[in-house]
Amino acid sequence: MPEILTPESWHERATVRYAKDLLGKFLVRAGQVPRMITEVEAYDGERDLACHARAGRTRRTEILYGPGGKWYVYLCYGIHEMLNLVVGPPDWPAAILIRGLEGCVGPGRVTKALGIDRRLNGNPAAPLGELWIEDHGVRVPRRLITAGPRIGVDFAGPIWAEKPWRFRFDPAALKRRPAGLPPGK
DNA sequence: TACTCGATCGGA
DNA sequence: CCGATCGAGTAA
Repeated sequence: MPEILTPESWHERATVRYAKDLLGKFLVRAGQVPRMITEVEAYDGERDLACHARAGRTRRTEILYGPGGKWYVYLCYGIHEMLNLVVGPPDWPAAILIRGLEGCVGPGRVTKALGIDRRLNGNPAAPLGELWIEDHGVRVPRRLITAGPRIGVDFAGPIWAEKPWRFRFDPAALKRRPAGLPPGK
């Protein structure tokens, strides 16, 4: 059976790639040390019932319909600030939730650790701003990346709740010598 | 305007 | 397992 490529599946591939590409990058809060991103989740399109864009364009989701490269920060459960990076082209709502940094796991903990709240919503992820992303040359081997269902989205129904769009890796594994390679001196 | 419920976390 | 805590989305 041939695989049918639709506009939706094309966007989906791009969004998933953006999510994986964030692993190993560094999140930099102005005035703080860079922190390596170790866990993310992808949210893609209005059809993704776990994505906030499931309700279409609203005041809150408008940012998701803009061009990628901006922060989407919202309050969850009335307590926790969630940090997302908007990705992709205009008019296709998609974002990557930053769920974990090296030594800091949990989306609510990430924002608390960096002192991030909704005041950053809509800001560009630009250097010398409040918050941006740096590539420090860390390469995360595909075999170290674990994919699994997203957390806390059972309300979206089985089709979308079971999508393996949560990606993470163990930063300690980067420092270990990959198995199968000859030992160094 | 009333009501429901969440992309979570820490404590019992 | 449960409560905290508040704003977005929906219905009225």
